[in-house]
Amino acid sequence: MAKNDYTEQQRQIALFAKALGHPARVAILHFLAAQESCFFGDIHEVLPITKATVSQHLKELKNAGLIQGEIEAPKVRYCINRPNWELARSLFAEFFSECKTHKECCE
Amino acid sequence: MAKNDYTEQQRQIALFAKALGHPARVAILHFLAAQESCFFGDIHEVLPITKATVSQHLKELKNAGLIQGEIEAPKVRYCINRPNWELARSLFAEFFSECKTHKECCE
DNA sequence: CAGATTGTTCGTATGTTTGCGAACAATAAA
DNA sequence: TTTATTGTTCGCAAACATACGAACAATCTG
Repeated sequence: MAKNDYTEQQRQIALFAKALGHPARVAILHFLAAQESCFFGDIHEVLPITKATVSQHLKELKNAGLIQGEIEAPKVRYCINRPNWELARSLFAEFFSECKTHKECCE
Repeated sequence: MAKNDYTEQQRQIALFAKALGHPARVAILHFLAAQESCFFGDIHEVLPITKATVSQHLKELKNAGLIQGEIEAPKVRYCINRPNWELARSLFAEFFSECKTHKECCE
């Protein structure tokens, strides 16, 4: 057991991944990425959960930096946070890119 | 609030993402992907947690289908599950590929 | 101002995750 | 057979996640 901690990159990947770790949040991001932007109500409409829970999931995605929202009274407009979306994409792409594991290993 | 459930793809992404949602598991996968294969002890050595916890994380990664292990007495050899690794890579790549959100949105 | 609309926050209940030490199992070596 | 090595499993505690209804806040409309 080493004393080494995790790298910043590993932490960041884990953070993004955690945000993606629930189907509702995957669905929200998928829905948002398909549009220029949309309101809370539109998101709520396509999900099988109550508005309180939707709001909570949106909060988590916001905390993870993957989305952002702004009040457009009396509604709230949400959209993808592009810079972090790009960051996440590249981190995951890089993470999955290299795999030296033998094809014959562990059969 | 719709009655629609989540799609299989959304569930699968969430499953993989959940497995990646902890820095220790990210570190394990990163370590494994960099080698042809390795033993439990080698993994344990680079992590700041006890063997019991390492074993638990490996179990989760195995359940998610991202790794596999085989006994090579008295050790246990672990390695990446290539087919699912590829699946995860393509799912994440596809997921992050499209984002129609305006750059000017929500500023 | 009163009421409707739109989301967020609060309180609560239930279940899951993370982590540890201790006990256990299986094999290898003396 | 005894002892050492290597991991897994068990039992527990603390923390976190998920979901809901109810209460709340902020804005618009009549």
